[in-house]
Amino acid sequence: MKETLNLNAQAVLEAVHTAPSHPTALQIYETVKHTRPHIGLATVYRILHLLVGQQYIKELRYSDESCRYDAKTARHDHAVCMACGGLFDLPVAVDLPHEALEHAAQTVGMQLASHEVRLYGYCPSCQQQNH
Amino acid sequence: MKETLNLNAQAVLEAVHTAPSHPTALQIYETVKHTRPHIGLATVYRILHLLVGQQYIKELRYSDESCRYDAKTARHDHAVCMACGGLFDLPVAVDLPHEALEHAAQTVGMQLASHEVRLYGYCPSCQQQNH
DNA sequence: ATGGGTGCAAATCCTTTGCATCTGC
DNA sequence: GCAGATGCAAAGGATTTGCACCCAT
Repeated sequence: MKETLNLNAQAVLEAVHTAPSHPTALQIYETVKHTRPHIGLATVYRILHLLVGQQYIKELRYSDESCRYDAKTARHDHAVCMACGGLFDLPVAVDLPHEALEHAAQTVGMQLASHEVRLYGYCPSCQQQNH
Repeated sequence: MKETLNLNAQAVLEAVHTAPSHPTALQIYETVKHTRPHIGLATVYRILHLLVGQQYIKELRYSDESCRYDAKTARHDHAVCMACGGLFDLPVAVDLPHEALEHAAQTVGMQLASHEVRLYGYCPSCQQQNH
């Protein structure tokens, strides 16, 4: 299914994997330029779409900022800070009975493929600031 | 807490409420122009932010399209069609034990305020097309 | 020589902002 | 007359596209 990636694509994929959290296209571009100085931002975008299409990575969208990318393709949940907008991976899945999901999906006739839980609240550093 | 809304703001709020699903700013603008022909798109955006800030409505972001608005401010869950990108409100909340949420929130030190479940799958009409 | 991949710049889309004007008080 | 709201047009930021070029086949 997955085809071989050329050098640019490998560099982009590695940048997503090594990024501290969920990088934007621009951050990825800056990182990739270290190893591939000639690469253009448009190419980074083209490769990101390719990688998403082939399920190497996932695309994330939240708050009003730009699109972010996630190297963790396995199903997992997120927490969003309502103060700083930060997005955090939850290390453990929220325990959710499968029947409850199926039941909810059936109410709108949806054929269920996956799901995600998003927690909203205040992250540790934002809690301190407003103590 | 909530202040009185002027005529433009009332028209925008009503447009969000009467829209079939989750309208974009542009769709709201088109609707509002029927009753307030002089209104500008910038004003619609300004009012939408105001209404979000005062919790009259909620802002939604998903897929790669533009921002959408939701008249339903009470907590509820959504289903996203992976084929057509459609977003559907779930009429019933996904049954999720509160302890599970709190536990998940604690793993990242987050002070929990709210949450949302997102189901991903295929909506009825998209199921038919790919039968 | 051919085709896919690429860099660059221009274009596009959504959203925000600057500013002069208008409105109600 | 003032403060806040507004319309318009221009600016801004993220992403996409057009196109000529380059490289490996």
